Amino acid sequence: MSRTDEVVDGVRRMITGGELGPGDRLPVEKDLAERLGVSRGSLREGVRALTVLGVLDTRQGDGTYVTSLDPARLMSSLQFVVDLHGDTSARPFHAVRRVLETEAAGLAAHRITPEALEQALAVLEQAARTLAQEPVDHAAFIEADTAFHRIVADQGGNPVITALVEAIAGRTARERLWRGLHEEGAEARTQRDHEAVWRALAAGDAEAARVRMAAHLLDVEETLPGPEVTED
Amino acid sequence: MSRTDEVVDGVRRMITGGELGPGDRLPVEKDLAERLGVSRGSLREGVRALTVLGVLDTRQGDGTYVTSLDPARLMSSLQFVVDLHGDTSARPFHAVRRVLETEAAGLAAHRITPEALEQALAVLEQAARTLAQEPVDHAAFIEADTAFHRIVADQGGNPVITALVEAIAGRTARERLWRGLHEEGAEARTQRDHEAVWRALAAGDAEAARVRMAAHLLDVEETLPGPEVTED
DNA sequence: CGCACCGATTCCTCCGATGAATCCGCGGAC
DNA sequence: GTCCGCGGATTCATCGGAGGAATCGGTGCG
Repeated sequence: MSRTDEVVDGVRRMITGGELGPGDRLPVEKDLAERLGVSRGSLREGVRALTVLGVLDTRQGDGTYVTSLDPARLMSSLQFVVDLHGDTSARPFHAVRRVLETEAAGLAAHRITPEALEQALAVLEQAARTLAQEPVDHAAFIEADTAFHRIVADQGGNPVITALVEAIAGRTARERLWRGLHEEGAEARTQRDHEAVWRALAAGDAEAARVRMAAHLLDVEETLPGPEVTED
Repeated sequence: MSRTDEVVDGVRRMITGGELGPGDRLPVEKDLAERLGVSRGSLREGVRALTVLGVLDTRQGDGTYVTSLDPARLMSSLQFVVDLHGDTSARPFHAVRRVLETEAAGLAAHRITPEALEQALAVLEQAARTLAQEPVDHAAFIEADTAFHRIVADQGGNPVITALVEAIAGRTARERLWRGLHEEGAEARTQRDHEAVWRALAAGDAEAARVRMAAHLLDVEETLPGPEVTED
């Protein structure tokens, strides 16, 4: 076990043991290094690793703090590794996205707030205006697409689902998706799919929301490269 | 942007740009540090961060290499942050596990190999023998429970699902789960649920496999603390 | 041909020093 | 009394160098 691993494990124990909680401040580098029996260099490597993982947050001139440990923050590192994958593994990732967003849509049907519903409608109207213009501002449509899905995922009420979807269907993955999607009418169909999801959410129909979201994401999935995942 | 972040971003570019691929060896610390314009200390912090993320692998006396970049390896860091969460957020995590494993069970019904089917049966028989003994070896049953779920998740054929389930329902989470599950007959019911899943898989009935797995994991979920997630 | 040895290579760890950012108390202006 | 600016103290950020540990590959012996 390397010195750095000992640092990571030591901090983990301090957190799980209750000595450190979200927002708490760690001892200064010199003291913590001495306590863990490592040099400052090794300590910094371990702290930096935990920073990348979203567990710690260092501020120059201030100190090192434990983050909120929210799923959203802890999953943010996942986005980095997901973006590292090439187009070849886009399909299994998107399948996960589909399953999670479908569940979120079903959950959202029962608990979406009027504000979120109105906000989602505004996004859809904005997207419709974008499509009505010529030439179509593809970047703006992607932005609206992302915003709509984010609202639905978030209204599912499960922060882990929200964070995972954000990581898997983040900016890079989303751009890669639309880049290979130049078939005629794809954006118009996406718009219709979104509107169908919205109506299901507005009606509080969880089953319809699930089906609409699943169908929409399956449509998208079929445009991805890789072997077809035969369902039934 | 800190020097370390520049290192992480630099290596990321080298990978996404095709200069580095899985298994490739990185330049030695001195050269890479000079190329990226940072000191060896900062370089090491960045490399270490990428190591814990499962992107790089350093071997003393040998060199630093890019890993296979398999989803399984890249998601392994997720297990660390999941284990960091207390019992309070176990429910949203388990809901994700339920959704993913349900999907995996449905997929597995159509593509599970005879060998995996037989192996799963052996696990179930072993678990049955464990339950027949008195006193019951709880650790052994947990082991069999983990093995069964792992086989099903793996046979779903989606490596991302497999890796995510492994991270979310890993060793620590699993132990935490069973620790709070002392109600009478819980293990016997789990065994019956598993057998029902197995029969669905053996029959190639995807819908039955989905329902059985979902019901089983919902049963487990209801024993968790936290607000109930009302479904419909 | 097989095996032990040994030097070269590479990462690992430590140490000390300087720079940069932040915080906090102090004093002055109004 | 309140607000503002300033300077010292604190803390993290970065750098450079040195020695140790592990691995690899060539060499020579049996």
